[in-house]
Amino acid sequence: MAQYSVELDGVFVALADPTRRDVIRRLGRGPLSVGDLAREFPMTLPSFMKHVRVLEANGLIRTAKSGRVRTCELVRERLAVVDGWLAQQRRIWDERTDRLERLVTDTKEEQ
Amino acid sequence: MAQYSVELDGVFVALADPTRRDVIRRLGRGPLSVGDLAREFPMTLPSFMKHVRVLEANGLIRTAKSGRVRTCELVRERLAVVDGWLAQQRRIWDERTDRLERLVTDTKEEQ
DNA sequence: GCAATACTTAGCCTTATGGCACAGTATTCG
DNA sequence: CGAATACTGTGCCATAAGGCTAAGTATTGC
Repeated sequence: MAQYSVELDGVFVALADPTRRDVIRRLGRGPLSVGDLAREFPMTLPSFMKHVRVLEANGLIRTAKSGRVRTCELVRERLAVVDGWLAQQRRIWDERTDRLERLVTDTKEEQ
Repeated sequence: MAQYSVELDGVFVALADPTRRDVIRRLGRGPLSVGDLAREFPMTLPSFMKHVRVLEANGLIRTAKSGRVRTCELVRERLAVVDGWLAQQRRIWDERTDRLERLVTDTKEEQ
């Protein structure tokens, strides 16, 4: 059954929203406060905060509050989860290709 | 504003569901009929078909009906969309690292 | 200290998602 | 041809997602 992974699922769900992907992109250039980030999106602060929380809950960003300002920072390593999934998928493909090649070889030998 | 991409969005949304990721995994080993695929998941056929349609609508699989059987096949290249996004993200990080290094160098020279 | 700033909390609303049952259609098998 | 098979279509339902307003709290600047 579905080799379910909460980690994998959380990360993909977080990345499935364009606002959240964009936050990740912006944070790629360096940390920013919630306010500075929010200013660039066409939605209210409370709505935006939900996205921030989703990103943090799934380990894609880290935030810290200093005074009244909360600063967001990217957790780069976290995207490795996606890399890992892609790599696994490609391993499966390669195995299949190997099997197919063996089949072709064996079939040729039989002729 | 949010450099929105329907392609990117569709692919990530499709990958955000564990059932659909699992379908991709299974199809990695080779094409399968809807029935054969569905049998492995704890849900009814109509429910399962929705996932198949989402995957097809977003270009991750291709399906074809022959007789009464619909066969599903993976579109491997489609995952390149994810690779592309990851690569872009890393380009941004690298640029930042470069800027930081320049900053450090310049600061040292000033001393 | 009082106003402005920067979030936070709470509650509401609409739409999308993922699942279901049930009925229908098209093929295939005996 | 009639039954079994393999989807397909419809409509319903519950929950989750993403947005809003309004009000609250904690800091900071004048």
